[in-house]
Amino acid sequence: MPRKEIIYRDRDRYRMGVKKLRSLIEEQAPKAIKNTEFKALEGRIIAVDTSNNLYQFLTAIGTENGSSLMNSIGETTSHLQGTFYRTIKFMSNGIKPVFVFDGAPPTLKSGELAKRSAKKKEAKENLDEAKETGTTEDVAKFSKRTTSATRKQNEECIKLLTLMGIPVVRAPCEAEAQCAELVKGGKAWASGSEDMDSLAFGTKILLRNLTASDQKKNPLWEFDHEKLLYGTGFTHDQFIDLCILLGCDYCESIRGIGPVRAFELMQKHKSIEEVVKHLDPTKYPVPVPFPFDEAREPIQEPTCHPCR
DNA sequence: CGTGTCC
DNA sequence: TCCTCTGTCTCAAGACACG
DNA sequence: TGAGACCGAGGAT
Repeated sequence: MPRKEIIYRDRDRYRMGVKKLRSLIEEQAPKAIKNTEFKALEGRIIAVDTSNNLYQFLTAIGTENGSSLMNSIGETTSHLQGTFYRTIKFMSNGIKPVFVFDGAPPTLKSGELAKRSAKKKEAKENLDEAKETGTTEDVAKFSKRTTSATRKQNEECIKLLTLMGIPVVRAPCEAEAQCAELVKGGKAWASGSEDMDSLAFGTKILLRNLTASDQKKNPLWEFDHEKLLYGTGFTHDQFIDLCILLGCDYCESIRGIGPVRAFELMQKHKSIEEVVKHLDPTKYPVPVPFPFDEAREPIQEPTCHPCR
């Protein structure tokens, strides 16, 4: 029991803010969100963030028995199947996709990397155990957690898209940042991503659940950056500060400050500097170190190919 | 719409 | 007492055609 | 990996 506590303590401390952001926007700037549909996107150029897509294909397509679809010599083809049909779906709806592939991940803290490899290891152990003693469902479930797209599979998808005449962009770093840059540079109308960080990167429009097959279960949402700022009264830089307070990759957040307090504090004080000045350090001590200023830079000016 | 199939 | 935040668990993750 | 549900601990009122 105590062993488990140690293992789980402080895990997922970073990158928690994104999920809070969705409900925060819904509450504070409801006009920035609207339910839309595929048909409404006809003629639009959309920068599609492909990170996670291959993972979804690999884990969702043909996995009744825990393995993927394969060609005659045993190579996995699920990622190609998924990429192909999704692209067809865009095209037949008159949508012009630009697929943006992830480059190297941004520099993470060593602690973060250690956590990830620990997770991977844990998943592997679970899988091995399931193979020994578990049901086939267990094996399928745990094998999904150990699955990840290989370099080769990424390249295969890029080749497929190129042959289909679909533009592909290789982001030097994070795909969402590159998508936002394409939109800001006028090359695309919207970002298609599941990641709310896209708004912090300044995309004008963010589309979520672009992959939805079932409109009822997974409605397609459109987030409008300008309306978001108008509704909340924030400048873009203030919005970025809010995102940092909610939790980001580059800097720890303040314990006890969640969505509600972070929003109120930013409304009142307009910057993290001022927020910190007005916090009672005995009740809400800031993390040491608390490099929030350094955390702004990779959000305001992320590494990506410039479009302007 | 649920269900099975895609390799 | 109420509100807010944290921690933990759990689950599901595509697209199509056919009936 | 992300999102919803549920819980207990504290500060807020």
